[in-house]
Amino acid sequence: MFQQVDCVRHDGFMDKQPKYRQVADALRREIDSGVYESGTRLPSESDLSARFAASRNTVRSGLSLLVGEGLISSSQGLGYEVRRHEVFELNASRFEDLSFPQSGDAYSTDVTNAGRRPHQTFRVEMTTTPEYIANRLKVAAGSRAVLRFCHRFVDDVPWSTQATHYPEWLVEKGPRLTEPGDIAEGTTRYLAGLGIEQIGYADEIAARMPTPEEARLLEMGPGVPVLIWTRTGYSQEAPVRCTITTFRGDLNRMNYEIGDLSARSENEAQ
Amino acid sequence: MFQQVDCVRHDGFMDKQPKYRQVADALRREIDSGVYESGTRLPSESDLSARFAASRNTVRSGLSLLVGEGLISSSQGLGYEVRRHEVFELNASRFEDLSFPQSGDAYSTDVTNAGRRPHQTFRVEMTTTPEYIANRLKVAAGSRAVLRFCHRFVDDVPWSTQATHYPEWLVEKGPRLTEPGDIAEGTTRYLAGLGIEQIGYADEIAARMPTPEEARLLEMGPGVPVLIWTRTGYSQEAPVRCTITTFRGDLNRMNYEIGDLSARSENEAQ
DNA sequence: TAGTGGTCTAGACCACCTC
DNA sequence: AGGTGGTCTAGACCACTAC
Repeated sequence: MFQQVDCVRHDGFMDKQPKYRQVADALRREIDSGVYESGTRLPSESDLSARFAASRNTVRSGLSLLVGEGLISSSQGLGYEVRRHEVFELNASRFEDLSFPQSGDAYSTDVTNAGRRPHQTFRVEMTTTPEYIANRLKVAAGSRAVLRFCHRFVDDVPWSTQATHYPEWLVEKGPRLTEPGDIAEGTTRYLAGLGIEQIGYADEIAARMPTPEEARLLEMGPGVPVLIWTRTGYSQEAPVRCTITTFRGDLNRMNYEIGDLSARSENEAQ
Repeated sequence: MFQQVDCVRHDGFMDKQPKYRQVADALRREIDSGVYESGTRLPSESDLSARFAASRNTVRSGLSLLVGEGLISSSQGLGYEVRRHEVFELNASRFEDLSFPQSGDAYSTDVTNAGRRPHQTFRVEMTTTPEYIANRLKVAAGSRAVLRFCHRFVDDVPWSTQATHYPEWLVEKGPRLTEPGDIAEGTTRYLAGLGIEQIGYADEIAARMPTPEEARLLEMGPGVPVLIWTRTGYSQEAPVRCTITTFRGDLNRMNYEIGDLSARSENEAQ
């Protein structure tokens, strides 16, 4: 049953929490302790309103806190549901390994190996380079570039978007970069066949809340951040591409392996 | 001036946006286009209420959307302010380079080099290993471990928390791991001196909304995610430590360098 | 003291889902 | 039809900041 629990500050004074926080704290505790399990429904707003002796609006404030924490989600007509957490791991340090042959691209391979069904849509554009990209490709901001855009799904759930920019000078050497639609052997492999091999990557990883556009493309509700992964690929002479991948933060984790990990595989841990 | 702008869906139908979304969209557009710059104040709720012909509560709903996106923040008695964005970059692929001598630890060095003032508090505990850590250290869940916890600040702004677990068998070889307070030469260097050298790392990076406890420690307002960086360090024989670092997502970016990046430094880009 | 955001209420109506 | 959440209002009082 609900208890009116105030917080004791470290200086010993009682700190009265507002009612909507008490509601959120109580429900969060119950979710954490398994009273409401993943995927199950919470009581309705009016039930909670009665239980906490608060107006419906106050209960809604509390619930919206939990939504903002990514703990629960709501749908009209259905109610509030405890979010499930299922993550897909992506090994970024061997993502573009060309040493073993693969039919499709690295993404499809990874997803299929995990027993999931990949799906993607492609778009190719000629654009002018925004400053963020231009700095990384070492070209003038506003110069022309090819943008290959990819929207990826796993089991029909939107998973990530990927935008790769190639500088104009590279497109002259590899004209197929402007082809709409997928390049069967993968663009990295195609470029390698032309003598342009990527021998180094600079990766940058950041997290933030999605823009409305990102939330729309990835069908993300509130309380879920995005992981932004920027990879700049270098040949011996110059940067040759810059890829910005936007992941749903609740569904993805990135892994890097550095150095000698021979001690890892001896005894397979979960 | 405010215009009533509804959205045109791709199927051609008009989609009436609720009023609080119109408020959020209008303000977001104005922030993006520079009408309100970083660090400046927005008009008050009652001003906006008049401008949009909406009740104060409706305006608040719109503003709370923008707060949830991390675009603005509010403080009682002051008003709403457009968030500043200033990121600290952390190079994770050379974070623990032991090849050049350093007086303090890698963190202090990095921060000082950036012209900022580092500060940290330490705590050492004997704990039982939670499952997540135990899997990575290849020890039984619930077995004993040393936890070295570190709370880090930059210019007195809470920056990150770091919790490193060492398995019990390692502590017997390196008893100073249980010393409260910092180990001057760094724990990695101390262990290397005992013949336990970390020759490989497995890194995992995830993003999510902070728990209330994390939000408290890092003084994060709503709309800011955390970056969770889990690094497991391996010696030739076995995993020797597991470090979980929790960063404020709005202040940090992680970088990895992979392979040959000699083409990068030729012409320094910003 | 005046102005700001923070909390809370009671009630209205709408949109969506299930039966 | 009945229950769920989504939107919106009008007004009250409180807590904090500035002057």
